Amino acid sequence: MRQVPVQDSCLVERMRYYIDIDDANEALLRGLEKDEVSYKSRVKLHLQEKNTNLYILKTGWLYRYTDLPDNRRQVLRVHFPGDIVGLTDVAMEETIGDTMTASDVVLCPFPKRSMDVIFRQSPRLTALIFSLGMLEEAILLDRITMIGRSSALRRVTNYLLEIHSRLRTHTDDATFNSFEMLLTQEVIADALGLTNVSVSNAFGQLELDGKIIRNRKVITIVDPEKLKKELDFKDRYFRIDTSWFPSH
Amino acid sequence: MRQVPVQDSCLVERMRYYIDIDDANEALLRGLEKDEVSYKSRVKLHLQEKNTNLYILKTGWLYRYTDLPDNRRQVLRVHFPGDIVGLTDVAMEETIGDTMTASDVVLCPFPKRSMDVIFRQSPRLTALIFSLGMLEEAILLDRITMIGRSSALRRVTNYLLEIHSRLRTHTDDATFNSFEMLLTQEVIADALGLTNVSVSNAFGQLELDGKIIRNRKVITIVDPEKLKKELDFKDRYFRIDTSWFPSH
DNA sequence: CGAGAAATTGAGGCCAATCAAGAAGTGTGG
DNA sequence: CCACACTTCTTGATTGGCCTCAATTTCTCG
Repeated sequence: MRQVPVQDSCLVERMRYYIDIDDANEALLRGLEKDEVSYKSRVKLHLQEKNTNLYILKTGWLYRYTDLPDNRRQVLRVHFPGDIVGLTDVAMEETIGDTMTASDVVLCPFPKRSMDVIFRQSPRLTALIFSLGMLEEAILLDRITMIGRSSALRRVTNYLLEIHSRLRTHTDDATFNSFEMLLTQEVIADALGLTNVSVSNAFGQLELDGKIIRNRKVITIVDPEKLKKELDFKDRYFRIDTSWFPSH
Repeated sequence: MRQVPVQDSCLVERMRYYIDIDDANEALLRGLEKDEVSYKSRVKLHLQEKNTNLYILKTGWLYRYTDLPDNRRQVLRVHFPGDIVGLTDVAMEETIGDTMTASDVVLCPFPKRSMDVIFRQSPRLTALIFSLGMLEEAILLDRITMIGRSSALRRVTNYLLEIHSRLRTHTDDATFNSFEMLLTQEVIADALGLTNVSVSNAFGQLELDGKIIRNRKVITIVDPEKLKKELDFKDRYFRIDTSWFPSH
């Protein structure tokens, strides 16, 4: 993964993936991202307690989860670099779950109130942020289908494809098919409504079938396109409909 | 359920539940809702094929779903009167699933492109629509938790509470605790990743335990607040954080 | 190198799926 | 208003996949 110069905006980069951004809008976005906070791997973040901030995830992975009464846990969503963390919470008075880092991360906080600046000054950015929110929703819808109606093996396979697909919007390499898996099998299990045992078995099966190759934390999907066809996996995450966007 | 005069806007009514709306914004919203289309119960809607429209659900219930390869089905979300149908699809070039009516319904279509008019003219409505989208997302997050980590009985109970909670935003009666269930047990099953058999058993159990009373299609939750406490049900759907909203 | 975390492997049990048959409810046409 | 067909719901017996519990191995990182 290539090193991003400090003065580069992760958010701008992510958004340019989808639309053109003029100078005024770029300035607007850069204004959001001026602070930076770093955290170690596998720590709980208490940032959201007052729910007044949003965060842009600059580097690393993190996930949101809720603890359940019976000592279980449900992982709600995983975030990758360039994601806006906490969009859902904008609408709510309380946040929807706790946050934990899956690796060392760098976050850029900005106040919820900044959203209204964007809403007032740039219909175009508004449309994009709105669409990114809807895209996250589409991811959830797919996960519901995954969890509701598939075997453990299918859930895990689908999830790998989801991660593969989402990471691809952060790289220029169209042919990339391996990535470092920063989630433990237990986190994956908690995301898919399984146990670590089932996840381990599924990985073993996938390897046995020659669908993936594992080397330490690095997972290589042997033939992503073929696998997507087999599972009828809809690759929705790399493209949005910008045809209706306001021009500035 | 009280009869709404024809000239009333279902969307305006729904939005006034959350925020004040001035005359200019009301006119903006009413402009969206001028057409009306009616459909019979239990028919598939082919409206979304070109994915150029959004719809406001004026009366009745409908649901979105996807068919799976192995002849199963996953219900993704259910919509009640006042809901905006297809918000998620705004971001996508293709829609995320098919639509079926659960009862006779009346829909008000308006083109996707109208969204940009709102985005340009009213930051305040933009913030609200954005928040309503995020609210729908919160519903999905809760459903993921429901499906991922609960027994059949808990899933069904939680789902009844969700419906109860969501319907409450459409009525003035703070004490209402019964509603006509317009979904078949098979639809509920497909929403929760269960079979109709499990759903039937769960309903039977709930009745036996005195948690609900059934009379034809009408379900009465004996003590909603108590049940919510028991299940640690977070009632998120009746309130949003409007503190950061632009004033017009 | 050593301690703790993560992953693997195996045995046994349970919940919900599946299959199936019958009852109850719903809607339609005569 | 009733008869009939069809859908929906209920109930029971059997099966299977995933969970639970537990022991061991492998990995990670100070």
